[in-house]
Parts: sequence; C-alpha cells; structure tokens
Amino acid sequence: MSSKENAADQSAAGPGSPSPKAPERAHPVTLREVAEAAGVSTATVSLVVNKKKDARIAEETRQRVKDAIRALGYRPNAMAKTLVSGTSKFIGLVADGVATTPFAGQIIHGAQDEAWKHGYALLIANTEGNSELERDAISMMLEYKVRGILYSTWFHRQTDVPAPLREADFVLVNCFSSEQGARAVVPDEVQGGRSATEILLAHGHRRIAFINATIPAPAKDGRLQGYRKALENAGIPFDPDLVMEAYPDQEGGYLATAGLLKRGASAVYCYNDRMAMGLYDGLREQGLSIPDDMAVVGFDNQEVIAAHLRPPLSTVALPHYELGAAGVRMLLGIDAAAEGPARIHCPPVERASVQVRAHA
Amino acid sequence: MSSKENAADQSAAGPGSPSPKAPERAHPVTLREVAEAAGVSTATVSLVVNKKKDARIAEETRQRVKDAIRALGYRPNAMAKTLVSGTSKFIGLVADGVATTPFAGQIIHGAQDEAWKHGYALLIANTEGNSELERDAISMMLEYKVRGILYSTWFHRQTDVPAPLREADFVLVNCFSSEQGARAVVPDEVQGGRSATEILLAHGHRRIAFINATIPAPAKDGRLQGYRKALENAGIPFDPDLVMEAYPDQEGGYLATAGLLKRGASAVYCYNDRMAMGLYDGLREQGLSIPDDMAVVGFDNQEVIAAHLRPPLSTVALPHYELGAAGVRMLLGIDAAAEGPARIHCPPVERASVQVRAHA
DNA sequence: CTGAAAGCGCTAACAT
DNA sequence: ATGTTAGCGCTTTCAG
Repeated sequence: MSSKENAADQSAAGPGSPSPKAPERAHPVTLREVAEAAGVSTATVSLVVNKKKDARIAEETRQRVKDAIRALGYRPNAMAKTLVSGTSKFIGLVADGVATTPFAGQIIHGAQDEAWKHGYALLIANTEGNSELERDAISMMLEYKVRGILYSTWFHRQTDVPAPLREADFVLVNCFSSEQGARAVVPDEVQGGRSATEILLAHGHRRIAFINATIPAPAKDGRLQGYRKALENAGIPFDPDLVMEAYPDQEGGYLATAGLLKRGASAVYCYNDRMAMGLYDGLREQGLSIPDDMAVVGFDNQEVIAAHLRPPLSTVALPHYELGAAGVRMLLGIDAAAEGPARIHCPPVERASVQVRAHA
Repeated sequence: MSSKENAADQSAAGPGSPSPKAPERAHPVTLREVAEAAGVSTATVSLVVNKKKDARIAEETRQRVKDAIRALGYRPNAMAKTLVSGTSKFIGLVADGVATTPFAGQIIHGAQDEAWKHGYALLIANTEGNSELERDAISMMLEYKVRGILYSTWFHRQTDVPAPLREADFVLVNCFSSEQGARAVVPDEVQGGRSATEILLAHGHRRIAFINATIPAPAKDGRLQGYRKALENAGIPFDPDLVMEAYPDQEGGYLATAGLLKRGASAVYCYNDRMAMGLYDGLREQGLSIPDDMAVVGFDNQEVIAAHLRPPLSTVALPHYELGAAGVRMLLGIDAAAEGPARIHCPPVERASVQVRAHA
C-alpha cells in the first residue's frame, strides 16, 4: 500500500510469527469488561480491586471477579484513578545534576526507596542547572498533579526557589533558601566536621591540621566550625596556623603536602576525600607513612576512593541517601519541619588511615 | 478541640500570616473555568492550549483565551489528557541498582535527557535486584500507561525478561536476553578492549600484559577478545602467559603487581580502573614509575579515579550515558533495532599513564 | 470560526 | 450485597 515496504509484511504476518523486533501491544482491558465477564457491575469490580474493607462482597462474587481479572489480564488505569482523586501518587524530583557527581545518584535512590515505601513513584528531571529546563520540568510535574516536588542540588548550597515550584508542595534537598517557609534538608556539616576531628582526637592526636577548601560553600564554613568545636571540647586551643586551604581535589591535596609538613602536625583532616587522595601521593613521595607519620581523615566517604586507598581512608559520610529519604518524609508530613533546614547526621567511618596510639 | 494543640493555631491563623512551614495548596483551575472566564467553550480553549494548527480561531478570541489562562494560572491536567489519549508521556526506567555503582546514575541521566528531548518524562524505580519489587514497579508503570519501559542493570550481563515486562514495549539496557525479539543495548566490550590495547600499541609497546577479571561476565570475555584482536591487527602473536587474572578491584590490582613484573611486559591493560588504581600502588611500592617503567591503561573511565591518579590514567569509557539515551531512542523507534543487541561504542580516553615512545 | 455533547476508565454516593 | 449513576478534566467529532 504505502511506499514503505519493509513495515508492511510485518504487520501482515500471521499472529504466530515471532518477528524479531516487533513489539505487539494489545487490548487495554477495562473495568467494565471485567464486570461484564464476571456478570457484575463496575462498582463491584472496583471494590474488589481496591480491597475495600468496609464493602461486603459475597465471597463467591469476589472470587468470580478475581477470576475474570486474571483471565483478562486486567490492569487498573492509574490515570483514570488519579483523575477522580485529583492527586497522583507521584513525587517529583528535580535535580541540577544527576551526572555531575558520583553520589548524586544516592539522593535519587533514597528518595525513590522512601517514596515507594509510602506508595509513591518518583518522577525525575535532570535540569543540569538550566533554568528553562527547570521551569519546564516543574510545569510537567505540576501537570501530572504530583503530590509534591523535591528540589535538589548536587552540592550543598543556598539556592533560589524557582517561581513555579511554589505552586506545589515542595522540599529543598541538599540546598536551602532564605525564603519564608521553604522546607529544606541539608547535611549537618558542623557535626560532620566535628566527627572527623574527633576521630583524630580519639586516637590521641593533639596537633591536628585542617586543610579546608578554597571555594566558599556552606561545607567550608560548617566543617571548619565543627573542627573548632571538636578542639574546644577537647580543651585544645585553636591554632589558626594549622588551618590551610587548597583546591578541593586530588591536585589540591597533593600540592598542600609541603605546607602541611611544615606545620608539624601529627594528623590532618582534609576537606574531602579527593583532597586526601592527593595528599596520600604527596606524603608517599616524601617517604612518609600513613598513619604512622601522619594520620589522615577525609570527608564525603566517596566509596571508590575512601574504601580503597592504601591504607583505607577514615572519613565522614555525606548522607545523600538519607537526604533523599528525609526529603520525602518531610514532604509527606511524616517528619515535621522545624524552623530552618533539617540537618542530617553525617556518620563517621573509621578506616586504617588513623591508628590507635597511646592517649595523651 | 482535639488533644493536639500545636497544630490548631496554625490553621486558624488568618490568610495573611506567612506561617513558617505551612504549604498552602490551592485551586486547581480547570479548562472549563478558563472557558467561562474567556466567554468561550471548552473546546475552543482546548484548541488554543494545544496550538492546533488546523483549527481556525479568531486572533481576538485566541488572545482572550490566553489572557484568561494567564490570569487564572491555568495548568492543563495531564492525567485527564492521558485518559483520553490512552497513553502517557512517560517512559519507565527499572534499574537493579541506582546505588550500587557510581556511574549507574549515568544511565538515568542519558535516558532522562533523551526522553525529555522527545517530550517524555522518566519514571524511575530502583529494585535493588529484588524481584518482587521489580514486579511491583513494572505493574505500577503499566498502570500509569507508560509509553514503554527501559530495563537496566548496573553491570553488563545476561538477564531474564520478567514476565510483566512483556506487557509493555521494552528495551533492555546494559543487559541482554536470549529471548526472541527482546531489544537491547549494551556496551561494545570487544571494541573497548581493542581500543584499550591499541592505546598501548600506538605508543610502541609490543609486550602488553592484560590483567583480566576473575569473575565471569560478558565484559571479561569481550575485553579479552578485543585485546587479542588488537594484537592480531598489529601482527603480534598472542601470548597466553601475558594474560593474568585478578579480582577486579583495587586490592586485586595491587596483588597482581608481582605476577605482572615477572612477565617482563612494558605495558599493561587492566580490566578496570579500580584494578589499575591498586596496581599503581603496587608499582610505586616497587619504586617503579608510570609510564616509564610500565605504561598502564584501565577500563571504565571512572572519573574520580582515572582522571585523578598520579599520573592520570588512560582508559576506555563505559558509555553509560549513551546506553540510556540509545535505549530511549530504540524504544521510541528512532533507532532501528537490529538483530541482537545494539553495541555502543566505548571511547578511549588517553591520559598520562601512557607516554610517547619510539615506535618499534 | 465556535459550541454542544459524547466519552476516556474509574470512584463514590445513593439506590435497591 | 450489589447495581445505577454522576462526574473527574479533557479531547474530539459533529453541528451550526
């Protein structure tokens, strides 16, 4: 018929032919068809399908309906259901970078698990920071009548709430806003910084250096603050000379080696694991051993790095999974929102880069 | 009234009070309301909203409708639209591990971008390999009338097609099945292995070791096959003694050092980057330098590792992003499905772990 | 060029 | 204990 030949004989082929790649979609069975097959009304089928407790259906009828459902391979149409109820079982997740960082995926993962637990499905959109994409994504979610939207960023930072987001119930994840009533969950950087430092303190170190990041961020301030708190709790005076700064990656850590060694510290807490990885190289180059010559802790618990350096790196985990999960809980009102962002605990992870020593 | 006091005054507060955390959801404006506001019928509004080309609407009317839409803040209800059309603008992505591997997220990312490009949104479900969860996830997607489902695994492997998946249009991503007509996209391991080896060949190496994985997988076979092909093309006889096996992580690579050095190779191609990372440590311990004493290439292009080792590691990238994107294209019929899985190119990435040498 | 009306598949009163 | 019926918000003939 048409000018396209190759498609023709495929569809013309008999029902028995398992043609290589043709997906054969079929009949969407409806409630009514099930009702007819079972010889009951649609209302009855609906009651059976939804297992309504208060509805009394004769066991015999129920069975007949169930059989019909199975026989026809009925699937409820969630769209129709949603149309009636007005709100879907979707939670939207708008992320500015699924790609950018290896653990950004954990936010999705946590959100997905938690959402699922409460009967919700996750609708995701990656905006790569493009604000036009962002508006479109939010619009789409609004049109699908999502229960709410999680707006997440790949690194902890302050953000503006995009206007259309306000039309939905939303929670900021891994970011926060100065805006009135914007609920948010973020990692507890201060506690994390304290925990990192305390790992070192617990092993008897007193002269602990901190290589902070050069670039401004809530993490930079929070982790330093945590470091100071830990020292304070331990009765050790803060020595500004022990705080250095470096670009927060392997190269930065490597380059910080010389400066660190000048300061005569016995232990160092690095802003992140990547920095620690670079520092490992630097120390090794000097013939120094970890943890004997220098105990090291990182931050982030970036699995591929931290767990597999030689020796494995003690660090503090960024709770991305928990951020996603907590975001969902807050959205659904399971976790109450407090004043200001909820701070999620960053659990310390001890590994061999810090060793037991005689306590001071 | 109730025993709970704290919730009471919030809801009782006047409309003007910006209470800290109360999300105030409001009016779902409908098509009809817009129609009434604009003094036209719902049909007209529908035509305007959907920019139907063939419908002639007086410019004046169109404007009136648009104004009403803006004034009321109208959002189309995608559920209702879907109900009418029968199929949604969703593509489902079922993954067995968003969490497990740092780059699994890239599949999501690629799928999301490509889906979006064609007007589809991604609905994701993480099953963590749990087959009950998997069934539920697929059911849910079916109920939401997804356009199709991408079924993906976090490492390249053979898989069984879960029964309910067959009810949908589906494509396997990063996995494949022996089943008739199951479309699939997988990485081209053979080409990847060849490219990895060719990087070394191009730099004049003739005696190239390959540390393969101990655990069976398509990657294990394919990468070896690629290695052999590359040698063959270069006219170098295959020497089985140069092929070793180790557990594919840092520890495995480290432990393989001694065996490697015994073999007198000038270059080594590791099954993956993690292994290469361990090997770096082993070589360094022997006081050997990369690439002068030993040129190294890895596989996977695991960013946090490969780009930041000292020296940066040459490797071959696993095209996860492309896998996701290609999966979507195949699902939508944009890329035709061939016989057998589509193989996606694994691009080589050259870094300093291989250096220019005099050609043989 | 625009309005009226019939559903899409389902749920939820309200009848029986 | 089950059937009837009226929509949910939208698209789409079919009339005017």
